[in-house]
Amino acid sequence: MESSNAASGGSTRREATRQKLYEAAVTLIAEQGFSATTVDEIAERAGVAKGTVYYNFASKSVLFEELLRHGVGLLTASLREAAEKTARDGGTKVDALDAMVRAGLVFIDRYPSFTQLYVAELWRTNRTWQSTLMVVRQQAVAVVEGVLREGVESGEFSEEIDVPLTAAALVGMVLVAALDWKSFQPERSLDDVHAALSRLLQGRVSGRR
Amino acid sequence: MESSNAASGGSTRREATRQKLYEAAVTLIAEQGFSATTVDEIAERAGVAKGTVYYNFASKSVLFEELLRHGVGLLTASLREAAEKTARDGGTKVDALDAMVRAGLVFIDRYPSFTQLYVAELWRTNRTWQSTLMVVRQQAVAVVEGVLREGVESGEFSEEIDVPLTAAALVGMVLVAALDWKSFQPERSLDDVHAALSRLLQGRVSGRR
DNA sequence: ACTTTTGCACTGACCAGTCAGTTCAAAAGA
DNA sequence: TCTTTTGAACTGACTGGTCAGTGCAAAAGT
Repeated sequence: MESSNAASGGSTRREATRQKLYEAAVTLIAEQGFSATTVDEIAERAGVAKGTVYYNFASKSVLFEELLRHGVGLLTASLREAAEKTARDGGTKVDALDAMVRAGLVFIDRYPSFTQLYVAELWRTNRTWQSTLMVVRQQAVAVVEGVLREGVESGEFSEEIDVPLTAAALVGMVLVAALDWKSFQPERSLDDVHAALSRLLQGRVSGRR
Repeated sequence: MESSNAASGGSTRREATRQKLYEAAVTLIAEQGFSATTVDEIAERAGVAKGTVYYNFASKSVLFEELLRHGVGLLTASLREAAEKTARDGGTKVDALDAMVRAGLVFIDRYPSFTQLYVAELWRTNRTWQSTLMVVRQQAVAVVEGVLREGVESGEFSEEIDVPLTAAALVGMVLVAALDWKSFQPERSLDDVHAALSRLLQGRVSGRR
């Protein structure tokens, strides 16, 4: 095949179809789960024929795996950029963490379905796409771990913090707060949610005022 | 007839069968998801015939819903007890939160599959058991919110904290950290994990030493 | 004592429907 | 011309749910 699909974008007809299929699949799978979502549904939602799905993807699972890679790629890039920008601007590591919290919220705000689907699948075992999921998870968490480690090295963070566990806890904090926000209080603003999480992140919960 | 159905617990044959079905279903659904898990599998794992499943539960969904209620009931009781004990012992609200974090970890340590399954389903929409899930979620989160609110009233916590959102974030912190622990570093001790989360909870991340 | 009845709990073969994946000739793009 | 999409028919495996029947222990009958 090797279609003339150049570097970045993806402007071929095929790429557009794949994008439509991603979008259809992501919402359906987020709502119903992978197994409960049929290929017929995905095709219908995307406005293409079933045969097209199989022309573009080897199987339902492969479509899903590529969707995962695609989505987490976006998130990771966004987190990395937030951290780097803070560094360039001479911010502290706490500032970097805070910027990443915001980047995470922005991502979830834009792609709530993807987030939902990702969380639902992440801790499952014995699934064919398990390895894909692991790789992709590590990419995202590594960005947070990196900032924490740098903070420890520079003395900004205590040497006693447990980097991987703290990173997981921070990710969880943002993830669950954001999903709750989207699910149960969708009218609230991103800034509002961000402010609440910042407070928690900086330990400004205890103590009056 | 009036079967000699004893008083409290569940010593009848039926209750024992239901328990076996819960246990079989919880691990299978945690691993594979609801739709990907067949009733035949559940029956086989529980060591009963398929018909028995339908003798005890109206449908696969009903089995799942009752399982959810059962599990979250255990969690809620445990959280409440942790908070109350701290209060009796004259601890602060931060102590109560910390005790609840531990209670959460103990629960997840004991029932990792249930936790997994719960997280995977919580933010889905358009599912038949959605309402059950909401009720059950509220029960658990309410305990955390209660402690936060009391802390605000007593002046221990800032009046500016966003109670529902902070509660969600705290739950997320524990949930994700614990699932990561169980999935990727199962050899670590509960105390170890608890210590790391305590540090984060009390804002002792920043600052050396 | 011992026979019969009752009905709960359970069984497992069976059925009707569903779904992933295939095939392919023809149409639409580019 | 060469690539991509269409759309409908088809297959074969699998699944939720059903149901007539079994086993058995306690209750009733004698």
